[in-house]
Amino acid sequence: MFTQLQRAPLPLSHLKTHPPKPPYLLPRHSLTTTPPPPPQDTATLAKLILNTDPKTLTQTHQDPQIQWTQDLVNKTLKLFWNHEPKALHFFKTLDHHHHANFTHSAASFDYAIDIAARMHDYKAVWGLVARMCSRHLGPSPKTFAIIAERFAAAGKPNRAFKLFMSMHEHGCFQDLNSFNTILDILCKSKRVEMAHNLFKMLKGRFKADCVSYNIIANGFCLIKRMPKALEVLKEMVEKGLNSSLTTYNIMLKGYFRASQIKEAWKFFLQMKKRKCGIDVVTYTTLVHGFGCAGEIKRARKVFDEMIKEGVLPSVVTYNALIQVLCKKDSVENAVLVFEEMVGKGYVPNLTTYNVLVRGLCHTGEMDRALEFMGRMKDDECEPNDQTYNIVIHYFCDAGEIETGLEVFGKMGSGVCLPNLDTYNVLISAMFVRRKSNDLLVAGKLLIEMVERGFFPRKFTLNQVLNGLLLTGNQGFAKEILRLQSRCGRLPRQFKL
DNA sequence: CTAGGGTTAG
Repeated sequence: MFTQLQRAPLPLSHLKTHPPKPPYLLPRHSLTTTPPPPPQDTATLAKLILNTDPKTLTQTHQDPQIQWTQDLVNKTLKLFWNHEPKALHFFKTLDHHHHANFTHSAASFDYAIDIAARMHDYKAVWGLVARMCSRHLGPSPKTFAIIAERFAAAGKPNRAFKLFMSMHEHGCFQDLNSFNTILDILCKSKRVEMAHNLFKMLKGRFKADCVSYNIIANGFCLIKRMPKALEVLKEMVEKGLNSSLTTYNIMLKGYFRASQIKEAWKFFLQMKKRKCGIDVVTYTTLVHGFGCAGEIKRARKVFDEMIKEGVLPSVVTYNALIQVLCKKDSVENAVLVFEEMVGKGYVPNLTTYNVLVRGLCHTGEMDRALEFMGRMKDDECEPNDQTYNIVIHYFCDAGEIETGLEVFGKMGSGVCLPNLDTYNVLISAMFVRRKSNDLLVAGKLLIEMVERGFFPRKFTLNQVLNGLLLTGNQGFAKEILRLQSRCGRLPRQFKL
């Protein structure tokens, strides 16, 4: 079952180097003869669109100051990831009123389709697919993967499957790749039995390869059914297909997930014995697996061993170690490892910072959390909504509501916008001090979130309402009541 | 986006 595998030595891609991009990777406008437009400030743009009435958004699009490029449109769509109605409206108006020199890219269409599918607005999804088709931009297999994934996530795996079976009607033929993709989508949404049945039914037609088998085995690992995973792999070998290092790494991770630590270690020793070319993924799995099981010493031992064996840790390996140190050891040690990785020339990424910031917040070291948050820009990774939510959450928990609000204020002006969680965390924090002014703030936040297309839970709404009535803010409460009638009607009232 | 390693707040 074990085969000899050779891995190329790790390139130095983890080191702090920013090589110049080849010309074909630069944004389109830099290749044209016209001078490049002034750099667009996405944050300013976001504010503009957020605060613009949908009816006058057209004027924003036609503003000669803004040079729309496909890159800028994608960035803006990304920024509005949590503001689905705004994002779609932005996409559509720009599409209707486009200048002769601008059309959406296939990637933007895929993005818009993803957003519409996330809202369960399937009418919009198919409208976009049709428009994409008429522009000869797709739909591509990727487009179908996106829609299928949203179906699966919405608890409609059958529709995901049917979509796959009808792809050819949209000019996109099924092949082994798309077959593997649909299997993976079903497995990742924990519909492993269904994926397995589909696999058994169609493996002959699509000539299932070792990737297909790996996907199904991984699916059984995800639901902690290791015997089933082994069974699938046994069949693969019987079919004459070779298992690869990926196969073994899948199984190794599966044992840890199923809390079978002893079996995981035994399996790893087997891998070593059979010389199947243990790599950085194998070691990262071990570090994370042992760490999560509370075996910090063994996690560190593995980490030291990999370096001795000539396998360089990656940023992901460091992230795994830092995370488990935060959870099961001490934040102090996690910070030491962080400084060590930086000293070696690694560039921490968003996950590194989020893990560490969370760890620091958790032990109440808010100042240091903020300090690390400030360091993020130096490594070209801006804090994202998760980073902000963590910090805001812990400030509020610690009773430092003002600081929480202050951090929230920074969020709106940056390249990351508050999401539903942000509002929920802040609004619930407005009730702990029993100050009447806090309730006014809660009311304001509630109105703002609804204006931005988020839907407060009934509980939140009633909580704010009652609070305002009890503190004698009848007028404000009335305003909220008007909102309530709008919210009650239907979840996405900004339908386009 | 054809498969394996890191984030989601107790």
